[in-house]
Parts: sequence; C-alpha cells; structure tokens
Amino acid sequence: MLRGDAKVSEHAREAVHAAAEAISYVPNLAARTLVTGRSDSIAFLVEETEERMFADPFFLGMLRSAQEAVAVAGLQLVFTVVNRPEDQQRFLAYAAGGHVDGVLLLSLHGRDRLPQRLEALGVPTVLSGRPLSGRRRLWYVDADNVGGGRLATAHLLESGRRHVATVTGPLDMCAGQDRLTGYRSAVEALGRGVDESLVSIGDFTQAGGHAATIALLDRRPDVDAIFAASDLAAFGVVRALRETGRRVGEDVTVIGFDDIPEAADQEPPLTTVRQPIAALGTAMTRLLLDRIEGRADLPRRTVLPVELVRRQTA
Amino acid sequence: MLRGDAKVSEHAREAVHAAAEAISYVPNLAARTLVTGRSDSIAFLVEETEERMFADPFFLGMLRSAQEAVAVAGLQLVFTVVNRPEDQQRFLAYAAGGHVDGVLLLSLHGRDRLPQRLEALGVPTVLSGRPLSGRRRLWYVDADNVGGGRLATAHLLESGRRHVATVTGPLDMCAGQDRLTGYRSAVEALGRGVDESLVSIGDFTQAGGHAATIALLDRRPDVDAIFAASDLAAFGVVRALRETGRRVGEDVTVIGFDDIPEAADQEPPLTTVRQPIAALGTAMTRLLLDRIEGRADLPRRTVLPVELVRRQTA
DNA sequence: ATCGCTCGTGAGAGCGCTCTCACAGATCCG
DNA sequence: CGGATCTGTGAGAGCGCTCTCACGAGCGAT
Repeated sequence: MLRGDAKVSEHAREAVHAAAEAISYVPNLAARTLVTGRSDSIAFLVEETEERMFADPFFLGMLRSAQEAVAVAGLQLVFTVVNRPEDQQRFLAYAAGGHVDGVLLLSLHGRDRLPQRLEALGVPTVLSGRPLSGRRRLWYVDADNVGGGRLATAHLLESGRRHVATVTGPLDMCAGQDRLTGYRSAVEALGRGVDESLVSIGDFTQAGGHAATIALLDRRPDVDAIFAASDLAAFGVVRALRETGRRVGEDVTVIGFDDIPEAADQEPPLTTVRQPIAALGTAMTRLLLDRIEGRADLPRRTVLPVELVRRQTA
Repeated sequence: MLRGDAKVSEHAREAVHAAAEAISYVPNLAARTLVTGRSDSIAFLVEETEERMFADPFFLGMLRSAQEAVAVAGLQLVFTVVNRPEDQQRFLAYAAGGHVDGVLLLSLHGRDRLPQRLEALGVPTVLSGRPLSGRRRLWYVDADNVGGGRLATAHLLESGRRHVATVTGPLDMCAGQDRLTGYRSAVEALGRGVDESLVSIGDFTQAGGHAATIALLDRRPDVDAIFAASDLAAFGVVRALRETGRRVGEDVTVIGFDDIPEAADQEPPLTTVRQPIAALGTAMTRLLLDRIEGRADLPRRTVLPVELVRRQTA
C-alpha cells in the first residue's frame, strides 16, 4: 500500500507514511519481487575477457550510456562479464530465477545461443550488434557497419589510392563481417574484383591490428591505404606502418572505425567512421525497457547511421 | 531441496534433478531471497559523475577487480553511479529492501553519511579510502596515501630541487588530504616550514591539474618540481608546463600518483607513486564478502603499501 | 425515509521457496 | 526379539508483500 495506490484517501496515506518514517520501516523488495515478478534490475552482460571489456572504449561507452538510461528509468544495472562457460551458466540461473527483468547483451560471438535461451526462459534480451544466427527472432540495435565500411573504403579509393587494403575485425562477429562486406562492396562498385591478398584478418584489438598489418605488408609491400575495422586496430596499423618506415597519411592513408575519444588525440589525429556509441547504448536500453513494459509494435531491429569524420590520416 | 542438502539420499537427488531438467524447472530466486535474506548480489557504488567515473582509470580498475572477485565468489555485481540526491535515495531503498547483500562504496565526499545509513539499515558496507568522519565505526581499505605523498616529495627534495610544489587533490576527500599531509611531512622533515604559496588546490582531474599549475606558476614562476596528487592531474601539470615553455623532467621535474596504465605511455613516461589498484579492489570485495558471511575478527581498516616507480619525469 | 450507488477500507489468499518437525522405516544394541 | 537410535521423507508453517473481494459508510435520488 506504500506503493501509493490511487484508491486510498489523502489523510490515510499521510498517516501511513508518517508511521513508516517513525519506525524506519523499509519495504522488503524480495517479497515484492516474488509477487509482482519485477526486480527493478536489468543486466548488462559482456561476453568478452575483462581485459578486452576494459581496454575497449566502445564497451565502456556502452556501459556508461546504459547505466545512465537505466538510472533515469529508476532501475539498477547488474554488470557481468562472462568468459567461461560456467560464468554463463551461473548468469543464466540468476537471470532465469527472476533477479533481472531483462538483459542487454554485448559482443555475442559465433553461434552462441545464449539470447535464445534467455528468451525461452522468459527474459527479454536486446543485443548490441546483429546476431549471426537467429536474426529473425532476436532483438538488436546496431550501427550501419556495412555502410560505414563502404564509406571509408570509397573515400580511400576516391582519393586516388591504388592498393586499398583492409584489416578486419574478428569474423565470428557480425560487426567484423559487415565492415568487411562494406569494404568489398565499395571495391566492387568500381567494377573491380576484390584482391584477397589485400584483406588481412584482425580482431578489433591494437595488437591484432598490428600483427595483421605486419603480415599484410609482408605480402603486399605496395599497399598505400588501409581501412581498419576499429580505432584500436587502426592504432596498431599506424604503429606497424611507422615501424616499417612508412609515413602515415602520406605513404599510406588510414581510416579507423568507432571514433573513440582517443582517436582525436592521436598523432596524427585519426580519420575514422564515427558510430554513435552513446545513442546505441541508449537505444538498446530504451528498447529493452519498452519490451519489459510489454509495449507492442516495437521494431526488432534498429540500425543507427554512421558518418565519416575526416582528420589527418586520410 | 534442489539446493543439494546433505540429508537426501543419492538416488532421490538424481531423480529430482532429472525431473527438473525434464520440465526445465528454474527455481525462483526472489522466493529464495525472501526466506534466506540473501540476494547473491553486491553493489558497486560510485559517488561521482559518469564523466569522472569513466574518465579515471582508477575507478575502472576498481570496477574490474571487484567484478572479477565477485564472480569467483559466484555473486553478481550491481553497478551504480550516483550524482544527484534522488539517485542516492533510490539506491538506498534498493539496498535496504534486500536487493543486495552488501555494498562497495567508492569516492565518498565530505561528511556524506551514506555508509552510516546503509550500515544502520543492516547492509554491510566497505569503503574505498578512509572516510573523513566516522572512521571508528566504518570499514575501509585504502592505499598508504600519506606515505606515498611523503615518498614522492622526499624524492624530489633529495634530487636537489629547491622549490618543490604540490598540486593537490580535492580536499573534501581523504585521499586528497592525506597525500598533501605526506607532502607536508616530507618538507617538514627537512626542518623547513611549508611555504603555502607552493600548494595549489586541484581535484584529481587533468583539467584541474592544468588550472592549478597555471595558477601556481603565476604565483611562483620559480618552482622546479611538482608532486601531483594523481596521474591524471600530472598530465595536466605537464601540459601547463609545456605551454609555459618549460622542459618537463629538466626545468621542472614531476611525480604523479596512481600509476594508471597511461602513465607509462606518456611522452616522457611519467614517474609516479604506484598504488595497487587491483589489489585494493580485491581486498575490498573479499572483506565485504567475509563480513556478509559473518566472519569474525575482521580488520576494520586495511592499508596497502605504495611504491615509487621512477621513469623519466623525475 | 428508503433504496441503490459509489467510494474507501480491511481481511485473507497466494506468490515459491526454506526450514523445522514429526513420523515411518531401517539399523543396532542388549 | 523388543526397545532405542538413527536416517530419510513428507507435511506445513512462514517469509512480507500485492491484489482481489466483500463489506460498511456516505451520498444522492426517488
């Protein structure tokens, strides 16, 4: 009744509140949860190592905006990073047991069926990034990765570069695949076929970008432009380029993806494809909240636009 | 009974598990919480703006280690950042209502009585950093801030610097005060009084460190060494020094505090006092978990040692 | 004055789990 | 072989809330 129903008279409500105050009464939320089925918490789940979660500003940006959006809705965020299968199992029990009302799932790999299992257990789930499998039945918000890859590659091509390579993300993630698809599409739009020796597999990390570039350069010393599938990878690309005596932005131009805050602080400042990280986090959270409210006519997919921000590396 | 009591026979347990599996039964955790009083969650609460929480690697490091430590104990972390009073109120209701078994509280300011209120409501709380008030009754883990401030200042003094200044942290936080105390103590150990024109108030941030240095230099153009109360502040100090035409590490030597990962990547690499961030987070979490278990003879205060890591700015 | 209506209030069931307690059956002792 | 002890099992209370339902008071209409 402390919930503040409409049906109680004014003075009764006040009396009760005063009394509650006096004995410093605090409602037991577990009891409430038991009957209402609502826990007023949602989970923010990242399927990565702690290392990557905390090294990549993308995840941090998503966490930040999700936390903010959840707070304005008056709920709390349960933050979990799962690496090992037993972590996933434990989380599943926690979520299925009703400790959270829904889950925000980041960085789904390969054919992991976690979202399907969560939904089957009645826990609404919203993904960050288009899933590789089950696209029809899952809910997600994503940036326009194909468009972004195309945008970056086209810019490189149009500026007169002849051997435009790409350092990809992990291919077991849709974002990695899509950005590569964008690259291919831009190259093919010129009527050429894609030269596979120009695509080098990375994993979104700086170290991965570095290694992929070294391998690429070994194979194709003549590359004069590189589209890196993430900013972090681009940092690794730049380092590799320097180490092999190339001038970044001159001998080889570079474009990254994400526009994390560090991109502008680089020397030289990184040209990159900006994806609206905060907007992505907010959109995911709002969608999940709406689903929890049971609102109808919600779109299963939301794709946010990206834009090229020109700085000095291309 | 699915909890796995000792008192049930082997085959009965198996039968039940098989049946549970068959109908995909999932225990309702809210019901369990209602009777046991345990929610298997603990809160990680930061009293800062989102901006600072996500800009300062110290907080991120604490979050990371707390998340890891909580996961190995099989619990979940509720991550909250509170700025406004209503956030605090909302969190209080959430915690007092039994949705968390304890709270890890970071960045307590001034005489905020949140920890006392939490404890009064029966929610065990462990602080990061010695509280300004109620030290006797609160539980906390902290780094040796006084010792660190002394270490840095003494090093500057011993290397022959004549006008050793300090850019402090916020003085409404114990860490800010303590590091300043360490500075004073090192200066006084030489038999001199502290020249107050050499202490400039900052706030642990880069912008604050920059502003404090500009003001300091304006007052005392002759400073030849600065102890900054945080690495982020030290970055601001370095920038201000450069902007005013001084050579860092030569005209003016600089020592920071924290040893965040970025410190080593600076140009030149920052000499700093390392505090064991991961160990701090782990110690807090373990202490809280032990308190929740009701273990006795736990120390109310834990102070971890710091060390000077010499790089190139001093 | 009587009837029917609305509005506010109080009682009580039920959410799904854990834990205690009592009992039935098995085991052991003298 | 009877009684005492032990082990495993089942029944039932109770955790603290929300929600429904029935009832009593107050009101306007007849």
